[in-house]
Amino acid sequence: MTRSEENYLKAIFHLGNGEPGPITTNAIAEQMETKPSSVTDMAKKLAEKGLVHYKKYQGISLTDSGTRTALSIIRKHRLWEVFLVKKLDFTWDEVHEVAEQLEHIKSEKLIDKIDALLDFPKYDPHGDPIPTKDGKFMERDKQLLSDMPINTQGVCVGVKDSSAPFLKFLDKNKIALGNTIKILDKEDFDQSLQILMEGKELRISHQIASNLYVKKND
Amino acid sequence: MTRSEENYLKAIFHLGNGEPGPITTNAIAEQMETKPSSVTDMAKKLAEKGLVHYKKYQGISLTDSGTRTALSIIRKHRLWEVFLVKKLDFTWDEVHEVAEQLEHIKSEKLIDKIDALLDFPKYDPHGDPIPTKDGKFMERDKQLLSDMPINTQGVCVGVKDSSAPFLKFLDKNKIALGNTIKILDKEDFDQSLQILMEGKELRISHQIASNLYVKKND
DNA sequence: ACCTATTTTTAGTTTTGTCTAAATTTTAAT
DNA sequence: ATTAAAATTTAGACAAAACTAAAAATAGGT
Ligand SMILES: [Mn+2]
Ligand SMILES: [Mn+2]
Ligand SMILES: [Mn+2]
Ligand SMILES: [Mn+2]
Repeated sequence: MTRSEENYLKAIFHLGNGEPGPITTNAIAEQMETKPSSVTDMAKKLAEKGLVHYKKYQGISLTDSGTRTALSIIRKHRLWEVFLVKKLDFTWDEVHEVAEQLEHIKSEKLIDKIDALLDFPKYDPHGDPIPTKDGKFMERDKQLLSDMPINTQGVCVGVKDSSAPFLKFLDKNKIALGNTIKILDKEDFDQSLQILMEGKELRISHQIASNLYVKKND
Repeated sequence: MTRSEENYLKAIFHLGNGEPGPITTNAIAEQMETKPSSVTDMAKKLAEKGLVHYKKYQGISLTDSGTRTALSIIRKHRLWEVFLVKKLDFTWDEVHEVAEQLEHIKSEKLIDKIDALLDFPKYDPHGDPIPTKDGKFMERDKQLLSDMPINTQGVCVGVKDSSAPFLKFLDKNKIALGNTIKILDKEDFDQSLQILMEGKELRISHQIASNLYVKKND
């Protein structure tokens, strides 16, 4: 399995997660920042290896084997992210780039030991679930802050956009995962929110609210 | 800097360490388990980038820039080896293969944090010195066990051959770095040694003695 | 000095992963 | 049903890193 193949599988998984049915060539090309013709080439190679289903003009989807492989890469990516934050004091906006490299290290023992060292974490620094060794993947019960009605209370559990600029913005505004949150008011005009976070009142734009995941209190 | 370029620089450094003057094409090819013609191709590319001195038929040697780069790869390799042993309970015969991959991860911050986490170790699990961030490299005062006269005492500080089979053999015979050692007798016939290690007497073949480094007690 | 064995380089190919430009298929609108 | 636009695939090219086979240079022995 080459690094490039692994990156394609991961991209296809992420694009397919949620959406059923096959993924388009163009979507993969955009995600991978490459050209559609390159995607077609790779689709053939991955199909040859039994990792994707591919019929000309019909889009691409992962086989069971492809899904397993993608999950193992994602598992490694997210475990390394946790490692960087918990053990090496990286901030959550710094880890992704390095994890993109570390996820391709080939050593079953290495990642299992990292997993144990971290005490088998369930979520990465961005709130994304870490697949188990055998590919079990549990998505947390969560919803976008922007989709929640007034007066609901909950806890921040994840980000949809995990780009460095967004994460740094959250840091600057003291918005962190684990924070308690209550929606006080919604502004009809710009859909901005008045919220109570960890006891402090603040106003949040729709742009932000639609990229923050919250778990409702039961 | 590609992975392949980094591996060539490392190989050239190791071959040149000790020997002065340029390294031959064939020596590099053998070290890298590749063909001499491939080495010639790479020599041109590295010379182009100012990393090696190369004149046709005259051999190859590292420039200052090439040496710095090689040392930074070696630093990463050895720090990762220490990490694997100290933090993840790898054995010293397992770490090299994984470190060969980890040494190519590109993140200055990552390796500095690993260095700090390990409390700035000076030597790797095989007794090899870890270059400092600024490329300082101190070889320890040591000599091969096979070169030491009868009755000298010392401490095991390194291995010359760090292949897995040799290391496993040492484990099996309870020979570890840090162990005290005293040479009791040398057999003229096969140059085997009778030694006292950590209080226990044992016999060691020349083959073994010529791959174990010892620091003489002062 | 000459010849030969060895070393090294060159020339031409291969594989992987990418690209551009052109051709083809699908889709969506009239 | 036609046709235009968009998506996708094909064909041909390229760069990196390797290889084989052949040519060239060097080194050693007489
Ligand atoms: Mn990430
Ligand atoms: Mn993440
Ligand atoms: Mn090593
Ligand atoms: Mn080592």
